[in-house]
Amino acid sequence: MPELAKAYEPQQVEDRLYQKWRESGVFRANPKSARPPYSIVMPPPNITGKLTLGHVLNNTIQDILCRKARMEGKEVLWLPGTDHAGLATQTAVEKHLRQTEKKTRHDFTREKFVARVWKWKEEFGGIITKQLRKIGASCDWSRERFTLDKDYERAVQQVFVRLYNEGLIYRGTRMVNWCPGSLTAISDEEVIPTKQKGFLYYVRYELVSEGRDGSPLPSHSMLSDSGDAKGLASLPKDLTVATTRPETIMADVALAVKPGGKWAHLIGRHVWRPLHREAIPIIADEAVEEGFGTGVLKVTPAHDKTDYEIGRRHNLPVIDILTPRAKINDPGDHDAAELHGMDRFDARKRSAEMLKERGLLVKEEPYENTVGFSERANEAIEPRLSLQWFMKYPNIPEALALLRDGHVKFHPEHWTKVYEHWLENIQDWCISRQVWWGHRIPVWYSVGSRRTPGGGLPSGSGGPDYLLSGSPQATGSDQPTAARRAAATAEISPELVCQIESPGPDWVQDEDSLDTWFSSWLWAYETMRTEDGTRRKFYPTSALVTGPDIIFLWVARMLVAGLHFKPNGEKKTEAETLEANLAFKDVYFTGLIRDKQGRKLSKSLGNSPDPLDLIAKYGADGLRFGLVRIAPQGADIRFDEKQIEEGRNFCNKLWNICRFRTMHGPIDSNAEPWKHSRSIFADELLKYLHVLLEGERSALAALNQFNFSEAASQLYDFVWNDFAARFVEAAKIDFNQADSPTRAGTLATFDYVMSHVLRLLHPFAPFVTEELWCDLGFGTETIQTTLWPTQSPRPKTWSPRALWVYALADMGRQLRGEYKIPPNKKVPFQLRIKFNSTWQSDPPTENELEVLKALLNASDLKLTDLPPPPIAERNNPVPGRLVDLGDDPWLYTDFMGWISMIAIDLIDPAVERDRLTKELAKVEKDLEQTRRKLGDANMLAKAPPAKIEEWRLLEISLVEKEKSLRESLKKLEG
RNA sequence: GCGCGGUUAGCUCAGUGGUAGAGCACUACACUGACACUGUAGGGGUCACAGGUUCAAACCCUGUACCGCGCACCA
Repeated sequence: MPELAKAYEPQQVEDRLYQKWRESGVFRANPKSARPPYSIVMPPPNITGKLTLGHVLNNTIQDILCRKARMEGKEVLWLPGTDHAGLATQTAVEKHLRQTEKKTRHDFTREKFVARVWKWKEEFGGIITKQLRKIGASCDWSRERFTLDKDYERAVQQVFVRLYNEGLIYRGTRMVNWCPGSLTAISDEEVIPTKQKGFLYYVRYELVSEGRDGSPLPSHSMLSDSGDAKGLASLPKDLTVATTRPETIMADVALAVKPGGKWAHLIGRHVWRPLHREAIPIIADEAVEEGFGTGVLKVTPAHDKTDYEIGRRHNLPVIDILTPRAKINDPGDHDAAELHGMDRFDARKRSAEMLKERGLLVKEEPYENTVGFSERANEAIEPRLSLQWFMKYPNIPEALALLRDGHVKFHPEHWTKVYEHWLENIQDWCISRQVWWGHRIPVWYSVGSRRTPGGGLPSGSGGPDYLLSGSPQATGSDQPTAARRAAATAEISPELVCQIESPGPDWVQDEDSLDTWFSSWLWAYETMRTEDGTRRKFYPTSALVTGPDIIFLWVARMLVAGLHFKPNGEKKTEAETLEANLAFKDVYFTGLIRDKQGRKLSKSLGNSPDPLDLIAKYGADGLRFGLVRIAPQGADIRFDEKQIEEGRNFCNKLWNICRFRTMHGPIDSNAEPWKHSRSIFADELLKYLHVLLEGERSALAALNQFNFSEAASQLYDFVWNDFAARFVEAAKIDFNQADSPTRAGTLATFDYVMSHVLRLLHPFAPFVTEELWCDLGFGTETIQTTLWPTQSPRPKTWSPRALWVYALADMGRQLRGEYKIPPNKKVPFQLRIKFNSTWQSDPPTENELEVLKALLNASDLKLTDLPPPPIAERNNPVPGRLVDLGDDPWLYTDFMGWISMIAIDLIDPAVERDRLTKELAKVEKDLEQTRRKLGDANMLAKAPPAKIEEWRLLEISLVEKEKSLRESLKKLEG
């Protein structure tokens, strides 16, 4: 047997073992296998990504599931891959090009740029998958996929065509979330609501004096306004509107008030728009809430979603005054012309100033509201009217039923509500992106009818030149307002066909690409090939492990995709079809990892430790185990490096237990402790192993219920306390005595339990367990092909005597502590056997006494005469109870009768008195509390009898303890 | 505004009706033959707050506060 190093050194082990595993092919899934399938698709990290702690946690959990399944005899497919991450990657590559070549993507043609991204991908894109190997991820790398693989791309386009033909995908001009930074639309789910401090501006809109015919006077007559207002004195001269966005005033087309509200009498009249002065009507709309601001809402259909709806309801024009880059676009000769060309935020300040100058700003007050931000560019989103592609979600009722009927389970369960809420309020999905890197939309326009940039279309997808120009939109350049309105509301329906291949030379493909998630939502099955039977074998997948932040973006959509596209086809019955096409059966949501202060880990904060550094420092197993042990189910994790250190320490503990074992002869890999006579300590450990594996609250049950931290904690406690601290210490007696009758049993127990522990820990800490498994000689190849332990019998002869010994040792050590006797000083102990105990009739064995002696570090351990029967026995108010009670409760309540220090000369009487007094005070307090309870007639009448018995017995033992303490004190004084 | 989590020792978290638990950190002691990535012992908590139910509440109910996360058209 090889001599084990003094400490576990992960660096010596990890790469070698990972190499070994890959070469052995254990990670490879065989679709032809007869074993039951188990499959997980890895949430594909972005190719731009670097490994974060979040990835480590996520993939460790997947690895735990996969390794366990492998040991359970299943055919496991863990399918890895990466995501092309459209905009994110495009942004990253552009940044790279800017830094290295001082170029933007517009210095290239689209084709050239995309080629550069591919090149970049070859160079830097695989980093994260290499890093995953460092943590021991047991994926089938031979099946690694990429969301832009040729066949995957084709599948995505097929899906688009299919949905288009089903009428579920359509093109239209809608309000979308526009990112002025990256110049593309994004979906509702990608908008991050962010609290913003700003101002609420109260702006005065003057009422237009009505002419005789009820029509507003022309705007240039403003100077004579007040004169015409005579006779209308009862009416206000103006309406005040509260707004956070004064820069959009020029796009106002109406004011809205609540129907039947306090301003109802003004409905139908007009006001002067205070910037770019024009008369606009006052309308009534239910969307207005009188409680907010002044109860008057300015209606700006081009720049607000609600306003757009109001505008539609009232047939109002749309005036768009922002360029794609969110600069003011309102050229021409008018009173706010100076704002033209300004950035929206500068324009906000300036427009407020202009209003102030004109006496139209009533007040401004600080205000905090929520503004949507884009994830990638970190820019405030502009609601923008734009021609885009949308998808109507199919199978929503069925998707809702999946969770309700238990076909799919979320862990923790409470995420179900979030899922349901989203599905119940779902809106069409904006799937087109004005991004070059990604899946092209399989739609072709005949050359004559393609969307033309200058055509007056308020679209963001007009093509690169248009987007970049930053010049005012054609919609309004030099034209009068009426023309702007007409242009903005126009819909164009160009001649188009939806198919993958080009219909011919006169056709051009749609410029847009698809939302990255439109490819990800097929990940659960499109990654699996059909030709070799992979999909038939491994789809539906068994589990999905991901963060709750993408529950809509990804999880829900994959379920919908499974329902709609039925990748495994129709089966005989509807129920079977459903089962065969679920994307996954269990979803485990990991928590978010935060730093000590509770902040999210992020690059910009610099609070994100590099997992590779942690691996170098603590080993992959230490990192994995440390992280999993503290990751409570579904809750966020506060990361502290200390916890990883604990993981490392634990691995070292395990290592040293094995190292200790190797010092006492060869391992028996098929050890059967049942065949040998065993010490009570061996049986004690076997009992705990049994408990660890069976029952509702066992580690195994926890693991099966996705409660990884609980399972890890239980294993940790078992190894450290039950195995190392107790059993190993006790085993030393046997190991050091070649002729001990229980020696063989102890060795067998050691080997048997160790083989279980290594297997149980292997999913959590694969490297150290594999290394030990092979070094110790449990197996030659890999621990992953061994059997997963599911049970271990409870020893038939088990008795609590081992517990007593351990408890006695604890007590003796306490005495040492209390008397301030150094742990290395050997002192004589005296053990007194309690009257009526098992040990009286069945005295401790040689081995038991030796163990106790060792644990106490006693120079001598003597059994002494029995003390007189305890007081409780004489005045027992519940006759007969004491005997039923068994023995061990006495152990805990009255240890002074059991063990005492014999070397009186070591004891300082002052210390002793102090100790006894303190103890007495505590006992008296407990006694008082117990007696109060027992004196409560209500309690006696209503509490369950068993509980009352418990209190009574507690009282008896406390009385006895009190008496004994008093006697000791008296003796000390006398 | 609505919904979902959370609030227990300095820290990270267990604990779901019967006198508060673990690990870490801290303090003291010990480099004893597996392990100092160790061992032994110790100090440390009105279980966020207020009501209610109950013989009995950290636990069940109601409300409040604070933290986190979703959702929502509050300009």
